[in-house]
Amino acid sequence: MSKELTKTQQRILEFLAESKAKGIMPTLAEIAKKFGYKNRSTVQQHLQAIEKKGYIKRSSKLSRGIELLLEDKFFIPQPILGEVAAGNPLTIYPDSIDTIELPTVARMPKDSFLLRVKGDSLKDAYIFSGDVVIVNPNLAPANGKIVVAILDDAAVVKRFFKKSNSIELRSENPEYAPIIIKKSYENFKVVGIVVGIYRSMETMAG
Amino acid sequence: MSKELTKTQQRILEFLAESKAKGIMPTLAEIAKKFGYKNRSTVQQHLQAIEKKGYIKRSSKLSRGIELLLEDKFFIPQPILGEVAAGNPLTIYPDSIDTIELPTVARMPKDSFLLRVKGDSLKDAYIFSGDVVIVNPNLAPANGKIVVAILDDAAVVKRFFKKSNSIELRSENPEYAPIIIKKSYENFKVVGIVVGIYRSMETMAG
DNA sequence: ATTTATACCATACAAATGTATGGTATTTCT
DNA sequence: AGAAATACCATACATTTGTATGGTATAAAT
Repeated sequence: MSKELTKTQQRILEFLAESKAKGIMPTLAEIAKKFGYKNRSTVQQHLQAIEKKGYIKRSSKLSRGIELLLEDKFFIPQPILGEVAAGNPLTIYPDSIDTIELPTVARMPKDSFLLRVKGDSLKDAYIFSGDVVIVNPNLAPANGKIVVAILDDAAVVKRFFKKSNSIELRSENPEYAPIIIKKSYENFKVVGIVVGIYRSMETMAG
Repeated sequence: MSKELTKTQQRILEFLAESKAKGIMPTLAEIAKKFGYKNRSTVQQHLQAIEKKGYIKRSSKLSRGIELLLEDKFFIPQPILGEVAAGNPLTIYPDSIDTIELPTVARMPKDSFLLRVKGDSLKDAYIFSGDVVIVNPNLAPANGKIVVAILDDAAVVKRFFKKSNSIELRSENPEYAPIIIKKSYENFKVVGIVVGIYRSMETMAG
Protein backbone atom coordinates (compact mmCIF):
# COMPACT_ATOMS: atom_id res chain seq x y z
CA MET A 1 0.00 0.00 0.00
CA SER A 2 1.49 3.25 -1.08
CA LYS A 3 1.20 6.56 0.66
CA GLU A 4 -0.18 8.10 -2.47
CA LEU A 5 -3.71 9.35 -2.31
CA THR A 6 -6.15 8.63 -5.08
CA LYS A 7 -7.89 11.54 -6.70
CA THR A 8 -11.07 10.97 -4.74
CA GLN A 9 -9.14 10.75 -1.51
CA GLN A 10 -7.27 13.93 -2.39
CA ARG A 11 -10.49 15.78 -3.05
CA ILE A 12 -11.86 14.68 0.28
CA LEU A 13 -8.68 15.68 2.04
CA GLU A 14 -8.82 19.08 0.41
CA PHE A 15 -12.35 19.48 1.59
CA LEU A 16 -11.21 18.61 5.09
CA ALA A 17 -8.52 21.27 4.90
CA GLU A 18 -11.03 23.83 3.72
CA SER A 19 -13.36 22.88 6.50
CA LYS A 20 -10.61 23.26 9.00
CA ALA A 21 -9.94 26.73 7.67
CA LYS A 22 -13.55 27.55 8.32
CA GLY A 23 -13.13 26.28 11.81
CA ILE A 24 -15.40 23.27 11.89
CA MET A 25 -14.70 19.81 10.65
CA PRO A 26 -17.47 18.05 8.77
CA THR A 27 -19.44 15.00 9.78
CA LEU A 28 -19.54 11.98 7.54
CA ALA A 29 -22.98 13.01 6.39
CA GLU A 30 -21.78 16.47 5.44
CA ILE A 31 -18.91 15.04 3.44
CA ALA A 32 -21.31 12.67 1.72
CA LYS A 33 -23.61 15.52 0.84
CA LYS A 34 -20.73 17.60 -0.49
CA PHE A 35 -19.67 14.86 -2.89
CA GLY A 36 -23.11 13.56 -3.70
CA TYR A 37 -22.75 10.23 -1.95
CA LYS A 38 -25.99 8.62 -0.96
CA ASN A 39 -24.74 7.26 2.33
CA ARG A 40 -22.03 7.70 4.89
CA SER A 41 -20.42 4.34 4.44
CA THR A 42 -18.71 5.48 1.29
CA VAL A 43 -17.21 8.39 3.17
CA GLN A 44 -16.27 6.13 6.03
CA GLN A 45 -14.33 3.90 3.67
CA HIS A 46 -12.54 6.80 2.04
CA LEU A 47 -11.61 8.20 5.41
CA GLN A 48 -10.29 4.85 6.53
CA ALA A 49 -8.14 4.69 3.42
CA ILE A 50 -6.85 8.22 3.98
CA GLU A 51 -6.13 7.45 7.61
CA LYS A 52 -4.31 4.27 6.69
CA LYS A 53 -2.03 6.32 4.49
CA GLY A 54 -1.26 8.61 7.38
CA TYR A 55 -2.86 11.85 6.33
CA ILE A 56 -5.53 12.09 8.97
CA LYS A 57 -6.28 10.68 12.37
CA ARG A 58 -9.73 9.81 13.54
CA SER A 59 -10.89 9.48 17.11
CA SER A 60 -13.31 6.66 17.51
CA LYS A 61 -16.91 7.76 17.81
CA LEU A 62 -15.98 11.42 18.16
CA SER A 63 -18.18 13.52 15.97
CA ARG A 64 -16.35 15.98 13.75
CA GLY A 65 -13.24 14.40 15.15
CA ILE A 66 -11.06 14.21 12.08
CA GLU A 67 -7.56 15.53 12.69
CA LEU A 68 -5.26 16.59 9.89
CA LEU A 69 -1.75 15.22 10.14
CA LEU A 70 1.19 16.43 8.07
CA GLU A 71 -0.24 19.86 8.48
CA ASP A 72 2.77 21.47 6.90
CA LYS A 73 1.40 20.32 3.64
CA PHE A 74 -1.99 21.59 4.46
CA PHE A 75 -1.49 25.23 4.97
CA ILE A 76 -4.80 26.73 4.17
CA PRO A 77 -4.95 28.83 1.04
CA GLN A 78 -6.57 32.12 1.93
CA PRO A 79 -7.66 34.49 -0.78
CA ILE A 80 -5.83 37.75 -1.01
CA LEU A 81 -8.40 40.34 -1.82
CA GLY A 82 -6.08 42.66 -3.58
CA GLU A 83 -2.87 44.50 -3.63
CA VAL A 84 -2.51 47.64 -1.70
CA ALA A 85 0.09 50.26 -2.24
CA ALA A 86 2.25 51.50 0.54
CA GLY A 87 3.45 54.21 -1.80
CA ASN A 88 0.87 55.12 -4.35
CA PRO A 89 -2.67 53.85 -4.64
CA LEU A 90 -3.33 50.55 -6.36
CA THR A 91 -6.62 49.03 -7.23
CA ILE A 92 -8.36 46.57 -4.97
CA TYR A 93 -9.63 43.84 -7.17
CA PRO A 94 -13.21 42.76 -6.76
CA ASP A 95 -12.29 39.12 -6.69
CA SER A 96 -9.33 37.55 -5.06
CA ILE A 97 -6.27 37.84 -7.20
CA ASP A 98 -4.10 35.33 -5.48
CA THR A 99 -3.98 33.03 -2.55
CA ILE A 100 -1.46 32.75 0.20
CA GLU A 101 -0.93 29.69 2.27
CA LEU A 102 -1.45 31.06 5.68
CA PRO A 103 -0.32 28.93 8.57
CA THR A 104 -3.03 28.48 11.09
CA VAL A 105 -0.95 30.48 13.53
CA ALA A 106 -1.85 33.64 11.81
CA ARG A 107 -5.51 33.06 11.38
CA MET A 108 -7.49 36.13 11.24
CA PRO A 109 -9.87 37.96 13.50
CA LYS A 110 -13.46 37.68 12.41
CA ASP A 111 -14.26 39.48 9.15
CA SER A 112 -10.63 40.32 8.57
CA PHE A 113 -9.04 39.97 5.22
CA LEU A 114 -5.62 39.88 3.66
CA LEU A 115 -3.90 42.32 1.40
CA ARG A 116 -0.51 42.02 -0.15
CA VAL A 117 1.55 45.15 0.12
CA LYS A 118 3.38 46.60 -2.84
CA GLY A 119 5.94 49.33 -2.59
CA ASP A 120 8.26 50.37 0.13
CA SER A 121 6.79 53.52 1.57
CA LEU A 122 6.30 51.75 4.88
CA LYS A 123 9.66 50.12 5.07
CA ASP A 124 10.57 52.16 8.10
CA ALA A 125 7.54 50.63 9.76
CA TYR A 126 9.06 47.29 8.84
CA ILE A 127 6.46 46.49 6.25
CA PHE A 128 7.86 45.46 2.90
CA SER A 129 6.72 44.82 -0.59
CA GLY A 130 5.31 41.34 -0.69
CA ASP A 131 4.25 41.21 2.92
CA VAL A 132 0.69 40.28 3.60
CA VAL A 133 -1.16 42.48 6.02
CA ILE A 134 -4.08 41.30 8.06
CA VAL A 135 -6.75 43.95 8.03
CA ASN A 136 -9.49 44.18 10.60
CA PRO A 137 -12.44 46.20 9.37
CA ASN A 138 -14.12 46.25 12.76
CA LEU A 139 -11.69 48.46 14.59
CA ALA A 140 -11.86 52.21 14.68
CA PRO A 141 -8.82 54.00 13.31
CA ALA A 142 -6.72 55.78 15.89
CA ASN A 143 -3.94 58.27 15.39
CA GLY A 144 -0.71 56.66 14.34
CA LYS A 145 -2.28 53.32 13.46
CA ILE A 146 -1.57 51.83 10.09
CA VAL A 147 -4.79 51.74 8.17
CA VAL A 148 -6.04 50.61 4.81
CA ALA A 149 -8.11 53.26 3.12
CA ILE A 150 -9.93 53.63 -0.13
CA LEU A 151 -9.29 56.88 -1.89
CA ASP A 152 -10.92 57.46 -5.24
CA ASP A 153 -11.51 53.78 -5.87
CA ALA A 154 -7.97 52.79 -5.11
CA ALA A 155 -6.44 51.60 -1.90
CA VAL A 156 -3.50 52.66 0.19
CA VAL A 157 -1.93 51.51 3.38
CA LYS A 158 -0.58 54.37 5.46
CA ARG A 159 -0.37 55.75 8.94
CA PHE A 160 -3.55 57.49 10.00
CA PHE A 161 -3.70 60.91 11.64
CA LYS A 162 -6.86 62.83 12.37
CA LYS A 163 -6.66 66.60 12.32
CA SER A 164 -9.33 69.10 13.21
CA ASN A 165 -10.63 69.51 9.68
CA SER A 166 -8.86 66.82 7.74
CA ILE A 167 -7.36 63.41 7.81
CA GLU A 168 -3.72 62.88 7.02
CA LEU A 169 -2.26 59.68 5.65
CA ARG A 170 1.46 59.49 6.06
CA SER A 171 4.11 57.17 4.78
CA GLU A 172 7.08 56.38 6.90
CA ASN A 173 9.27 56.99 3.92
CA PRO A 174 9.90 60.72 3.42
CA GLU A 175 10.07 60.25 -0.34
CA TYR A 176 6.31 59.94 -0.33
CA ALA A 177 4.41 63.08 0.56
CA PRO A 178 1.54 62.76 3.02
CA ILE A 179 -1.96 62.59 1.59
CA ILE A 180 -4.35 65.11 3.09
CA ILE A 181 -8.07 64.53 2.86
CA LYS A 182 -10.54 67.26 3.72
CA LYS A 183 -13.42 66.19 5.89
CA SER A 184 -15.92 67.11 3.23
CA TYR A 185 -14.32 64.80 0.70
CA GLU A 186 -16.56 61.87 -0.02
CA ASN A 187 -14.48 59.45 -2.02
CA PHE A 188 -12.54 58.43 1.02
CA LYS A 189 -13.13 55.65 3.45
CA VAL A 190 -11.03 53.85 5.99
CA VAL A 191 -11.45 50.19 5.28
CA GLY A 192 -9.82 48.83 8.37
CA ILE A 193 -6.71 48.85 10.42
CA VAL A 194 -3.70 46.63 10.04
CA VAL A 195 -3.58 44.30 12.99
CA GLY A 196 -0.73 42.13 11.89
CA ILE A 197 1.56 41.17 9.13
CA TYR A 198 2.53 37.77 7.92
CA ARG A 199 5.41 36.81 5.76
CA SER A 200 6.08 33.36 4.47
CA MET A 201 9.72 32.42 4.24
CA GLU A 202 9.03 29.79 1.65
CA THR A 203 8.98 32.29 -1.15
CA MET A 204 12.08 34.12 -0.10
CA ALA A 205 15.58 33.61 -1.30
CA GLY A 206 17.32 30.65 0.16
CA MET B 1 -31.05 42.43 30.44
CA SER B 2 -27.49 43.56 30.57
CA LYS B 3 -24.68 42.40 28.36
CA GLU B 4 -22.68 41.37 31.39
CA LEU B 5 -21.95 37.72 31.74
CA THR B 6 -22.37 35.96 35.04
CA LYS B 7 -19.41 34.08 36.43
CA THR B 8 -20.75 30.75 35.30
CA GLN B 9 -21.42 32.08 31.84
CA GLN B 10 -17.92 33.54 31.72
CA ARG B 11 -16.37 30.23 32.68
CA ILE B 12 -18.31 28.50 29.97
CA LEU B 13 -17.32 31.11 27.41
CA GLU B 14 -13.69 30.73 28.40
CA PHE B 15 -13.99 27.02 27.92
CA LEU B 16 -15.44 27.64 24.49
CA ALA B 17 -12.49 29.86 23.60
CA GLU B 18 -10.04 27.23 24.81
CA SER B 19 -11.84 24.60 22.83
CA LYS B 20 -11.71 26.73 19.74
CA ALA B 21 -7.98 27.13 20.24
CA LYS B 22 -7.71 23.38 20.26
CA GLY B 23 -9.62 23.31 17.04
CA ILE B 24 -12.85 21.59 17.99
CA MET B 25 -15.87 23.08 19.65
CA PRO B 26 -17.51 21.00 22.35
CA THR B 27 -20.93 19.39 22.32
CA LEU B 28 -23.39 20.19 25.06
CA ALA B 29 -22.58 16.88 26.68
CA GLU B 30 -18.88 17.66 26.72
CA ILE B 31 -19.49 21.03 28.32
CA ALA B 32 -21.73 19.39 30.88
CA LYS B 33 -19.06 16.85 31.68
CA LYS B 34 -16.40 19.53 31.99
CA PHE B 35 -18.42 21.43 34.57
CA GLY B 36 -19.93 18.44 36.30
CA TYR B 37 -23.48 18.99 35.14
CA LYS B 38 -25.63 15.93 35.12
CA ASN B 39 -27.50 16.81 31.97
CA ARG B 40 -27.29 18.93 28.88
CA SER B 41 -30.26 21.10 29.62
CA THR B 42 -28.28 23.14 32.08
CA VAL B 43 -25.67 23.79 29.43
CA GLN B 44 -28.35 24.57 26.90
CA GLN B 45 -29.77 27.24 29.17
CA HIS B 46 -26.40 28.80 29.84
CA LEU B 47 -25.64 28.88 26.14
CA GLN B 48 -28.96 30.49 25.41
CA ALA B 49 -28.20 33.16 27.97
CA ILE B 50 -24.73 33.74 26.53
CA GLU B 51 -26.16 33.92 23.04
CA LYS B 52 -28.83 36.37 24.13
CA LYS B 53 -26.09 38.63 25.40
CA GLY B 54 -24.38 38.52 22.05
CA TYR B 55 -21.21 36.62 22.80
CA ILE B 56 -21.87 33.51 20.76
CA LYS B 57 -24.04 32.41 17.92
CA ARG B 58 -25.55 29.00 17.65
CA SER B 59 -26.75 27.30 14.51
CA SER B 60 -29.87 25.34 15.14
CA LYS B 61 -29.31 21.61 15.39
CA LEU B 62 -25.73 21.85 14.20
CA SER B 63 -23.48 19.76 16.38
CA ARG B 64 -20.42 21.55 17.69
CA GLY B 65 -21.84 24.58 15.98
CA ILE B 66 -21.14 27.26 18.53
CA GLU B 67 -19.56 30.34 16.99
CA LEU B 68 -17.64 32.88 19.00
CA LEU B 69 -18.56 36.45 18.26
CA LEU B 70 -16.56 39.47 19.38
CA GLU B 71 -13.52 37.41 18.66
CA ASP B 72 -11.19 40.32 19.01
CA LYS B 73 -11.80 40.07 22.69
CA PHE B 74 -10.97 36.43 22.73
CA PHE B 75 -7.50 36.36 21.36
CA ILE B 76 -5.90 33.20 22.54
CA PRO B 77 -2.63 33.60 24.41
CA GLN B 78 -0.04 31.26 22.99
CA PRO B 79 3.12 30.53 24.90
CA ILE B 80 6.35 31.73 23.42
CA LEU B 81 8.92 29.11 24.12
CA GLY B 82 11.79 31.47 24.38
CA GLU B 83 13.69 34.30 22.95
CA VAL B 84 16.13 33.67 20.25
CA ALA B 85 18.93 35.95 19.29
CA ALA B 86 19.44 37.04 15.77
CA GLY B 87 22.73 38.51 16.85
CA ASN B 88 24.25 36.64 19.74
CA PRO B 89 22.92 33.53 21.40
CA LEU B 90 20.27 33.85 24.07
CA THR B 91 18.91 31.14 26.24
CA ILE B 92 15.85 29.20 25.30
CA TYR B 93 13.87 28.93 28.45
CA PRO B 94 12.50 25.56 29.43
CA ASP B 95 9.09 27.01 30.11
CA SER B 96 7.34 29.65 28.18
CA ILE B 97 8.52 33.08 29.11
CA ASP B 98 5.77 35.09 27.59
CA THR B 99 2.61 34.80 25.64
CA ILE B 100 1.57 36.45 22.47
CA GLU B 101 -2.03 37.12 21.71
CA LEU B 102 -2.51 35.67 18.30
CA PRO B 103 -5.58 36.66 16.39
CA THR B 104 -8.42 34.27 16.99
CA VAL B 105 -7.66 30.66 16.96
CA ALA B 106 -4.00 30.25 16.95
CA ARG B 107 -3.35 26.71 16.00
CA MET B 108 0.08 26.12 14.73
CA PRO B 109 1.33 23.86 12.03
CA LYS B 110 1.86 20.53 13.69
CA ASP B 111 4.73 20.51 16.17
CA SER B 112 5.78 24.00 15.25
CA PHE B 113 6.48 26.56 17.89
CA LEU B 114 6.98 30.27 18.26
CA LEU B 115 10.06 32.21 19.16
CA ARG B 116 10.38 35.89 19.65
CA VAL B 117 13.42 37.36 17.98
CA LYS B 118 15.76 39.72 19.78
CA GLY B 119 18.45 41.71 18.09
CA ASP B 120 18.82 43.04 14.63
CA SER B 121 21.35 40.81 12.93
CA LEU B 122 18.68 39.67 10.50
CA LYS B 123 17.26 43.05 9.73
CA ASP B 124 18.41 42.81 6.15
CA ALA B 125 16.31 39.69 5.92
CA TYR B 126 13.46 41.84 7.18
CA ILE B 127 13.26 40.17 10.53
CA PHE B 128 13.29 42.55 13.45
CA SER B 129 13.58 42.50 17.17
CA GLY B 130 10.18 41.66 18.57
CA ASP B 131 8.98 39.67 15.60
CA VAL B 132 7.69 36.23 16.28
CA VAL B 133 9.06 33.52 14.06
CA ILE B 134 7.23 30.32 13.36
CA VAL B 135 9.62 27.43 13.57
CA ASN B 136 8.98 24.08 12.02
CA PRO B 137 11.13 21.33 13.51
CA ASN B 138 10.10 18.77 10.91
CA LEU B 139 11.77 20.29 7.90
CA ALA B 140 15.33 19.60 6.89
CA PRO B 141 17.61 22.63 6.76
CA ALA B 142 18.67 23.68 3.30
CA ASN B 143 21.34 26.12 2.27
CA GLY B 144 20.27 29.70 2.67
CA LYS B 145 17.26 28.91 4.82
CA ILE B 146 16.84 30.73 8.05
CA VAL B 147 17.12 28.21 10.83
CA VAL B 148 16.92 28.12 14.58
CA ALA B 149 19.82 26.25 16.08
CA ILE B 150 21.00 25.38 19.52
CA LEU B 151 24.65 26.05 20.12
CA ASP B 152 26.06 25.35 23.55
CA ASP B 153 22.66 25.44 25.21
CA ALA B 154 21.71 28.74 23.69
CA ALA B 155 19.75 29.47 20.59
CA VAL B 156 20.35 31.53 17.51
CA VAL B 157 18.42 32.31 14.40
CA LYS B 158 20.64 32.60 11.35
CA ARG B 159 20.98 31.66 7.75
CA PHE B 160 22.18 28.11 7.30
CA PHE B 161 24.97 27.04 4.97
CA LYS B 162 26.42 23.58 4.78
CA LYS B 163 30.04 23.28 3.79
CA SER B 164 32.04 20.14 3.16
CA ASN B 165 33.35 19.84 6.68
CA SER B 166 31.45 22.41 8.62
CA ILE B 167 28.25 24.30 8.98
CA GLU B 168 28.16 28.04 8.71
CA LEU B 169 25.59 30.24 10.36
CA ARG B 170 25.48 33.71 8.88
CA SER B 171 23.77 36.88 9.85
CA GLU B 172 22.56 39.24 7.22
CA ASN B 173 24.09 42.07 9.15
CA PRO B 174 27.83 42.32 8.46
CA GLU B 175 28.44 43.57 11.98
CA TYR B 176 27.97 40.02 13.17
CA ALA B 177 30.62 37.55 12.13
CA PRO B 178 29.48 34.17 10.83
CA ILE B 179 29.53 31.27 13.24
CA ILE B 180 31.37 28.24 11.95
CA ILE B 181 30.68 24.85 13.45
CA LYS B 182 32.91 21.87 12.72
CA LYS B 183 31.09 18.69 11.86
CA SER B 184 32.56 16.93 14.84
CA TYR B 185 31.20 19.48 17.26
CA GLU B 186 28.48 17.96 19.36
CA ASN B 187 26.86 20.82 21.18
CA PHE B 188 25.12 21.94 18.06
CA LYS B 189 21.75 21.06 16.71
CA VAL B 190 19.43 22.60 14.20
CA VAL B 191 16.10 22.89 15.92
CA GLY B 192 14.02 23.76 12.93
CA ILE B 193 13.62 26.14 10.10
CA VAL B 194 11.79 29.41 10.09
CA VAL B 195 8.73 29.03 7.91
CA GLY B 196 7.16 32.37 8.58
CA ILE B 197 7.11 35.43 10.67
CA TYR B 198 4.22 37.07 12.35
CA ARG B 199 4.07 40.52 13.79
CA SER B 200 1.21 41.97 15.71
CA MET B 201 0.64 45.64 15.19
CA GLU B 202 -1.17 45.99 18.48
CA THR B 203 2.01 46.32 20.42
CA MET B 204 3.65 48.78 18.12
CA ALA B 205 3.75 52.50 18.44
CA GLY B 206 0.66 54.28 17.34
C1' DA C 1 -43.52 41.17 48.86
C1' DT C 2 -43.33 39.70 44.40
C1' DT C 3 -41.26 39.24 40.27
C1' DT C 4 -37.12 38.15 37.62
C1' DA C 5 -32.83 36.11 36.73
C1' DT C 6 -29.74 32.53 37.85
C1' DA C 7 -28.38 27.77 38.45
C1' DC C 8 -29.21 23.51 38.56
C1' DC C 9 -32.13 18.74 38.05
C1' DA C 10 -34.95 14.83 35.50
C1' DT C 11 -37.07 12.89 31.64
C1' DA C 12 -38.29 12.44 26.84
C1' DC C 13 -37.78 12.52 21.70
C1' DA C 14 -36.58 12.98 16.87
C1' DA C 15 -32.69 13.46 14.22
C1' DA C 16 -27.92 12.98 13.49
C1' DT C 17 -23.70 10.39 14.03
C1' DG C 18 -20.17 6.88 13.72
C1' DT C 19 -19.92 2.19 12.82
C1' DA C 20 -20.70 -2.48 10.86
C1' DT C 21 -21.91 -5.83 7.40
C1' DG C 22 -22.67 -7.25 2.91
C1' DG C 23 -23.13 -6.27 -1.90
C1' DT C 24 -21.81 -4.73 -7.08
C1' DA C 25 -18.83 -2.85 -10.64
C1' DT C 26 -14.53 -1.17 -12.38
C1' DT C 27 -9.71 -0.54 -12.52
C1' DT C 28 -4.94 -1.80 -11.46
C1' DC C 29 -1.37 -4.85 -10.32
C1' DT C 30 1.00 -9.31 -10.62
C1' DA D 1 -6.25 -14.95 -15.39
C1' DG D 2 -6.65 -13.94 -10.68
C1' DA D 3 -6.08 -10.95 -6.79
C1' DA D 4 -6.26 -6.60 -4.79
C1' DA D 5 -7.58 -1.98 -4.56
C1' DT D 6 -10.95 1.45 -5.61
C1' DA D 7 -15.49 3.47 -5.67
C1' DC D 8 -19.72 3.30 -4.84
C1' DC D 9 -24.61 1.33 -2.84
C1' DA D 10 -28.20 -0.35 0.84
C1' DT D 11 -29.59 -1.42 5.32
C1' DA D 12 -29.19 -1.67 10.25
C1' DC D 13 -27.85 -0.39 15.14
C1' DA D 14 -26.39 1.74 19.43
C1' DT D 15 -25.06 6.30 20.92
C1' DT D 16 -24.82 10.89 20.74
C1' DT D 17 -26.77 15.31 19.96
C1' DG D 18 -29.70 19.28 20.15
C1' DT D 19 -34.02 20.43 21.82
C1' DA D 20 -38.23 20.71 24.68
C1' DT D 21 -40.89 20.63 28.87
C1' DG D 22 -41.41 20.90 33.57
C1' DG D 23 -39.54 21.14 38.14
C1' DT D 24 -36.75 23.02 42.57
C1' DA D 25 -33.97 26.40 45.01
C1' DT D 26 -31.58 30.69 45.69
C1' DA D 27 -30.21 35.36 44.95
C1' DA D 28 -31.13 39.97 42.98
C1' DA D 29 -34.14 43.57 41.50
C1' DT D 30 -38.52 46.23 41.73
